Amino acid sequence: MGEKSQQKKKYIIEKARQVFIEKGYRNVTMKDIIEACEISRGGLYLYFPSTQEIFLEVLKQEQESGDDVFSTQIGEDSTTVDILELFFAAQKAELLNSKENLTMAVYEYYFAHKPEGEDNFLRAQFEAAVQALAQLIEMGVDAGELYCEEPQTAAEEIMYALEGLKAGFLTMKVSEEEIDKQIEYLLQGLGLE
Amino acid sequence: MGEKSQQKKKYIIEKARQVFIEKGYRNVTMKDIIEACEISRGGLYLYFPSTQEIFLEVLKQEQESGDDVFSTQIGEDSTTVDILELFFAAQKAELLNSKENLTMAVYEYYFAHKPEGEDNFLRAQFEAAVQALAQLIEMGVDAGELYCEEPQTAAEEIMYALEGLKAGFLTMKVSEEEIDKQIEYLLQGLGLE
Amino acid sequence: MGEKSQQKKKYIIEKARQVFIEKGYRNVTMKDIIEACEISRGGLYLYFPSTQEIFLEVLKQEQESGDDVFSTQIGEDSTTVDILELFFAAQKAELLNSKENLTMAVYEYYFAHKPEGEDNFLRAQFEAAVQALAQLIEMGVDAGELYCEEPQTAAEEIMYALEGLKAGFLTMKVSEEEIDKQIEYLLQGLGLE
Amino acid sequence: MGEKSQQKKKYIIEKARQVFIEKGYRNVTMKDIIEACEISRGGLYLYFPSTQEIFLEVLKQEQESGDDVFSTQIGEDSTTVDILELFFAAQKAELLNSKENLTMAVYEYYFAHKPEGEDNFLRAQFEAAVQALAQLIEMGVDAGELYCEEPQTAAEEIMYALEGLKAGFLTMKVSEEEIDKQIEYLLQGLGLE
DNA sequence: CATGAATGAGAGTTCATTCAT
DNA sequence: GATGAATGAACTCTCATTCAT
Repeated sequence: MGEKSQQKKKYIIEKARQVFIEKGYRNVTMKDIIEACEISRGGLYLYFPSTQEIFLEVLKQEQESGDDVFSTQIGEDSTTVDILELFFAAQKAELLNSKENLTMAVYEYYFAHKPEGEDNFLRAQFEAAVQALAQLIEMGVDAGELYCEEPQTAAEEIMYALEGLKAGFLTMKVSEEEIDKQIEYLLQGLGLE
Repeated sequence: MGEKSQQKKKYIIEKARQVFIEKGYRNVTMKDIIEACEISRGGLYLYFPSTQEIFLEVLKQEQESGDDVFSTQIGEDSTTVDILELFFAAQKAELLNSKENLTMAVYEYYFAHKPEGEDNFLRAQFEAAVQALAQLIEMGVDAGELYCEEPQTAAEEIMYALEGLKAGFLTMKVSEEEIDKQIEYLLQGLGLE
Repeated sequence: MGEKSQQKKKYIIEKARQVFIEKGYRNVTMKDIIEACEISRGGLYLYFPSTQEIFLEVLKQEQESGDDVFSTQIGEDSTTVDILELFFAAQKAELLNSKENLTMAVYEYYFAHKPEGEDNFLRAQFEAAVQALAQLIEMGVDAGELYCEEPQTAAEEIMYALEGLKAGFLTMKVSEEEIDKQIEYLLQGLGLE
Repeated sequence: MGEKSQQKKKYIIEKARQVFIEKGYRNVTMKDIIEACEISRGGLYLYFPSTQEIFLEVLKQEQESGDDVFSTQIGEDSTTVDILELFFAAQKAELLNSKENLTMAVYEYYFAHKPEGEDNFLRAQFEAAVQALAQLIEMGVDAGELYCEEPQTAAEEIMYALEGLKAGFLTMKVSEEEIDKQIEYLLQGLGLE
């Protein structure tokens, strides 16, 4: 596959991503993607054999271009707590924005195709977040800014709670206030605020 | 609609329930239910106009026959902590069993039909569990068996974490060990082992 | 078939008539009639095997209870022209009312089941009207009130024009003004006004 | 849609036309047209979404290819009366042929979808005929070949009578003799024969 | 007589997938 | 490579008609 081919593939993935955000996973047909790409029927099949393949590529690309929360916004003299608060703010933003991102589609995908263990997008995302959070907590503990006996497990627990909030937000209209309250509580659990 | 009709309706709901458990929500067609019930096409339409209606009835019936964790198994001299452990055991059981119950179908349902606020099955279930748990915690605090400053919020946080575990179990193969570890940690958070 | 049976049949025919007026012929299902009659499915089949049979009975009853324009409203000292005007007024009224009577259903019926010659409802209606009109014209000519060389053919021609107006009213929104103009013109053709 | 696509569309319309002539409007299913065209189910839907759309296209094409009675057959030295007779002959031919043309289907169409005023096929046809006839009559009057005080209204009346004959022919088996007699009479009304 | 549950044929519609050009 | 017409399987839904009760 040539250079040009690669570019077209990227183009399709980008357009398809929008479609998956709008319509979830199961709802999306090849036709939807064809129309979004303004490409021919056969043309799409030249690159991808099914919506599933496309979706997997979307996820892969998503993972590669993963926006690292901690790369840019952290100033020289930030305390661990500052960063922690940034982290939670980012989580909250993603959560509230979950109707305009791939969250629902990803869930739908893993419902439709039972998770296969290896290269599970959700798991990778989740574990990355857990690691980042655990590290942060440890740093905070070391700096005496917060209290936690088992940073790893605490980080996991927090992330599960956030995952639960996300699911709740999508399926039972959990309000922003509720989310704020819960995040507040999670922070308190770390000995903050 | 006569007595017999009601029975048939119940029969269909029961059979359909199995189908929804096996295939989720979106995947289920009228034909699937027809075959599960061994009735004719028109026969099913006599009772229900769509899979959505059937699913809602399944949920309604589910809610009515809601197995109350606390009614039967609690002995006379149980301590709050005993009951609490029963509660968590029940939650864990449901969680591990979520591939053989309606969990996934319910998620799919609320993805497909955005939650409408009123009579949201998931929310009702969730809130009932939160109330029960909050009450338990209060009792435990009063009895000096455990420690918690904000029982209500704590209960919510625990339920969100469990919801997150459930979602994780379905979508990223969270292991039973992981679940045990998390439940352990949640109990510790209440001052228990 | 007993007395009671006859009554029920009449009841069904009466209710079905309303349905045919509302929905035409082709559009009407057994279910529509069942609902209009508040009768059971099997109950209807006990009396009629198809919508066609019912419709034919409706027409038969229609013919029997044919409201004779000339029976009631004609005073002792009416001139032929008076009666003629009554006749045309009645025709116009029926025409304008053709959305609330069986006209369309009858057309639809004869489109669906090619006219079978004998006991053709439309033909019978039409010929009755022609005879009445021809007679009227003759009387008018004898009385010197109007002029016409071939009363029979003239009557036919007038009735065809009225039939054309009716069809036009139903299919191409011929306006009331247009109808008035045409009736006026037909009267003039007889040497009136 | 390319050139070839247009041709296929025309092909479908042509085949569908035959079907509508044979079976009327309401009776025709997508399957009928599919079979007539010897294409696949999906194939037809590629071009038309419903029988209604197809029928409208049939009508449109009918209108465009409208055989103009007066363009070809009129000799140099024809009198108005000659042309008028041609006109009536054409009307009679169409009338007698109405079982092999779209007449019945068109009626059925406008019964099913109440006439919407704009681009009403029947009305357009009717008015074109009225205009042509009115013009002819005027010319005949000017040439002293026939007598008529209100050519426009007369033309309308004649066309309504012909419409009535057409409806009668379709629904109550009006015979050819009867039609001849009526046309004769209409001509007499213009001072001819 | 009367009921209404049950049946299955058939109409409408959408989609993934193929294939000649 | 690229196109888009064509296919047919699969779904939804409605009705006339039958039949046990």
